[in-house]
Amino acid sequence: MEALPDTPPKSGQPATIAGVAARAGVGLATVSRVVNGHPNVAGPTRERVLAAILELDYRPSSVARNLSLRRTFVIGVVVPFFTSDSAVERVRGIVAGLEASPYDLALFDVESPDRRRRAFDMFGRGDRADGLLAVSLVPPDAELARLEAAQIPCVLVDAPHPSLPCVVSDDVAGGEVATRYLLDLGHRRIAFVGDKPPDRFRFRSSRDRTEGYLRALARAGLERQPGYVRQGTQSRHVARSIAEELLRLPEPPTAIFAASDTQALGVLEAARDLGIRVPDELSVVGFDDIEAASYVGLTTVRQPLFESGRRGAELLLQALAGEPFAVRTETLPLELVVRRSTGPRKR
Amino acid sequence: MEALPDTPPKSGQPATIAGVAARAGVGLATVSRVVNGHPNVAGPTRERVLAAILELDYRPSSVARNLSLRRTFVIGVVVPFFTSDSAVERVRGIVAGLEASPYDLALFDVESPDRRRRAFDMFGRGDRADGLLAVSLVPPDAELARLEAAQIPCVLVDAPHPSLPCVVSDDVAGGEVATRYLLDLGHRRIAFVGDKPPDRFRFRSSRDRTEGYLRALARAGLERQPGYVRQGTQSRHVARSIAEELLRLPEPPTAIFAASDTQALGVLEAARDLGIRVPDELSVVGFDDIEAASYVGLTTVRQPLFESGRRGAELLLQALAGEPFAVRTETLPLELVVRRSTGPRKR
DNA sequence: TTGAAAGCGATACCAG
DNA sequence: CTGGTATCGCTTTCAA
Repeated sequence: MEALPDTPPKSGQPATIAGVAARAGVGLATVSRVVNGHPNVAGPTRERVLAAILELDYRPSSVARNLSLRRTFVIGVVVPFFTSDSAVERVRGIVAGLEASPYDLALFDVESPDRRRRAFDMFGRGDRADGLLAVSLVPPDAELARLEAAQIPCVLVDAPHPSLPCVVSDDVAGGEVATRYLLDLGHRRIAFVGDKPPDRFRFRSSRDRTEGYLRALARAGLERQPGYVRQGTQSRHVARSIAEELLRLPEPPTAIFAASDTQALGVLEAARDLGIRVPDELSVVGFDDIEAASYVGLTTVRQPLFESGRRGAELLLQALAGEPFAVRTETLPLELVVRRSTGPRKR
Repeated sequence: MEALPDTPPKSGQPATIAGVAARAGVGLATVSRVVNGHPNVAGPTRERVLAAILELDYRPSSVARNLSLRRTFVIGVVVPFFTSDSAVERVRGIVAGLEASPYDLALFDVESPDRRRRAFDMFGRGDRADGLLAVSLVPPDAELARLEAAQIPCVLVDAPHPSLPCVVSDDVAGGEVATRYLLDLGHRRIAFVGDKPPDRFRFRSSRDRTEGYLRALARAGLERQPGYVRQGTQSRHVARSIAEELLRLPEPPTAIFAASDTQALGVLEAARDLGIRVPDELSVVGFDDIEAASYVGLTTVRQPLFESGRRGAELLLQALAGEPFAVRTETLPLELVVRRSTGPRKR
């Protein structure tokens, strides 16, 4: 194979299809055919065009191409990216899922409702991306209507929606499993540390986990103890101070279930600060199974974060390939991973 | 302010500038002027156009706009994204730096030389992005030449280059500081756990930190001990097994300096597995100060990861704004953060 | 202040 | 097989 020149032959503006055509002494259309691998081009002609392309270091303008084709070959990913480690892991999965495809990825970080609006606004035109992947947030119907009008397929990861394909895990069940495990260990005073209530479009998962927690308690015939359900942000530090309050209660919990591993780390930290031994005096369960969890020996509910992203990408790719768009919710399995942060109630 | 309709009025294709013009009974150019806020449009005319825009739920096609303007308003970020936590943190900084700008961000993940080539290839055309930010890797000259020809400004974060603006930290100095600290604590048998040698384009930092380590030893008049400098991948697990070997040596080190916090965590884990107490029997120093470091009490060399990204974005934005492109290397400060993983040599 | 028309750089249909 | 040419949707002279 011929090596590309180390440096573009001419400076100045990049070569266009017209330049190549002129150079090769053929028409525009022929160059286009060669570039796109169409069959109907005579051998020698093709050779000449190829040579011209090489000499001019020509590469097609993707913008022009997009305008003409009405496709962009990019997939937009809208995600509250910097809020949590789990989002990063999901994006990793998405990248992996897109790896072998011709699609590139445009990341759009969404931290506020305003940013979210902007995101769907820009993708809603249909000329920014061919498809959309929304992570951990559900687009408002007004924005969905626009996507639909623009014929942009959209799949949700870690968020539910009745009329879109979704990849989720059963957070309610996860919360219940974690809590029941604690109950089985003999714990009765079990507290919960989660996120603030969702602001209409995201972080529904924490709420669902709370529900699972409450359900498990109810099934065990336990009353919900006032003051045992606390809410803060995703940050470790906030979770830590919440946990400190909890542990200083006249009747402190003997176990704490946190809605995420990040928050569980904050709980562990609080325990350490207060000289409370884990798991002897306090059991802690997290959620997600992020990297740090295995390191510190945190018992947690593992969620296939990476896989959720990969699968979401896969579904979108199928839709883009024209396969029937199955509007259904796929629920990925959860798994309780028992490590060193939990043990039987001792007092 | 008039509320946007909840749902686009007509289904079918999105409105174009021609549609708006027709609807408002004006020429294309006038609509364009209104959209772009040009001054020379009569009040009533503007009103009519605005009304038409609202009714049709018109929004300009960015592709067409790009083609015409020859700008994309996107900034490409090329980064070995999923290799390390530190890369994520840098990207966070970049996003923050771009927040207030009109630029969007296209992320391109690069894990292999091949992917890297593809990345620079696609951005090299100049129609994908207006500017480029490369993190932790230095683009080969052939690719740089193309960027230059296409007039795409490029700034490097965490990578050095003589002819590009760069934001780096002094890894050699950092390695030296860490090692000297260990020496000052009385340690003499100090091992190093780092990355494999860089593959010509990235991960230079680990090598530089090694150099700092060796320099500190040399300045202290210590011989480099064979078998004390080990290399693996960025992963915690690999670092752990390397550390285990080290600690099983007939003459094991009393301190280990790891080229990253992730690797340092692996070292701590190895110590724990072998029942070696930290810091009493083994001191450990990392590099980066990632989130988990403070959690586990790891002594480390803090690097302003977030800030490096933010600053890189700032420099690029300046270049894009036409300000003189200062080709110089900015070195961000490092800081030794002492926590619980280090202590005086006891034996 | 406004409109007509010429690009921007491809694709693809339609003749030849 | 191959070459014109219309088209994609917008910006921007250039005249009116």
